[in-house]
Amino acid sequence: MGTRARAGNRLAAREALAQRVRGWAHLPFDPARCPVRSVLDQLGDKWTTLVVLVLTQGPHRFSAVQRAIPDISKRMLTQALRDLERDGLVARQVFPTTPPSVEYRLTPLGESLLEPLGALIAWAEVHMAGIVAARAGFARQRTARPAGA
Amino acid sequence: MGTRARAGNRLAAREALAQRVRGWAHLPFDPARCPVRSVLDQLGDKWTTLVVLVLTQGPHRFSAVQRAIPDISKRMLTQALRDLERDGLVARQVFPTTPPSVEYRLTPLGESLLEPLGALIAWAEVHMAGIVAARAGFARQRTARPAGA
DNA sequence: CGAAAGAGGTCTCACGATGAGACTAAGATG
DNA sequence: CATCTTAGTCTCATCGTGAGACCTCTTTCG
Repeated sequence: MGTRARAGNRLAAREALAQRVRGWAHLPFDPARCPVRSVLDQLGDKWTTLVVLVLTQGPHRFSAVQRAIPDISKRMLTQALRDLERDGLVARQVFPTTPPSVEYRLTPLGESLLEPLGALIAWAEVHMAGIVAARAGFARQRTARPAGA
Repeated sequence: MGTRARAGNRLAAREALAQRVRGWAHLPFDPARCPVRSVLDQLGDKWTTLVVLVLTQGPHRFSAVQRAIPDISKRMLTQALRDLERDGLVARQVFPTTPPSVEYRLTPLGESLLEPLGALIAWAEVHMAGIVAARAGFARQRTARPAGA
């Protein structure tokens, strides 16, 4: 695929999104029923996505996930896993050993999320430098301004 | 592109993500410095993404954005716009009229986000039905269980 | 025998973020 | 002179979040 074709794809993707958004205008505005909000709220849960990323590495037990994300509390981890289970993205399997052990793994639905999620993460890594630069510039503006004008 | 090739791409995308995650293992675990968290926290802000979606429709004034997202408060809208501006995704232009008017538009960086964001939204719309079904099943399980066992 | 550990949670409490809504400036309009 | 406009900011009550104690059951160690 040449540069020209790729640029075309990018434009097409943008226009497709814009049209999609335009299509929503007809719908009654009901935040609770909006799939996009549903999904983004979930991913924005600060932890859910991290958990999904850990599970890309294969099934994990509760404590293994916690080790992989040191700064999550048990409470939040439980909740993130429950939410993912509720939405059918993660499967929970209990082994009746003592002490009991529980294994979490991505379902096919959960795995299907990896594709768009990967795109987003790739974007984040590529553009991180630009964002950091923008932040620095913004901070400079803000600190320089108050005295002036 | 045939079905087979597309399936291959999907697998490749998943494996690529898994490898990317594996690569992070070497890094010192520093949540504050993680681009992925940075970006996802931002998008998960509940409002930021919605604002970006509104701006796909072209430049908007403050109040126009608010009309497009009725259930956002001024405070939160201001914050979302400021964050986006800070990160260089949105440009803010003030017209010194009275009363003043301010226009917000996506920057090229902001537009570059539309591609992966579009992928995520497409995923959300496609799989929403599955998620709703999973939720219903989960609720049934939970309500049925307490009496039993 | 008693103590501690280890898994997977739940519960409580304090704190920070969030939303509602009043308030501001500065001019145009009735 | 009162009122309307836009784009915010400010305060306060509420809500969600995170930290960490506590729980159950059994095995293992001293």
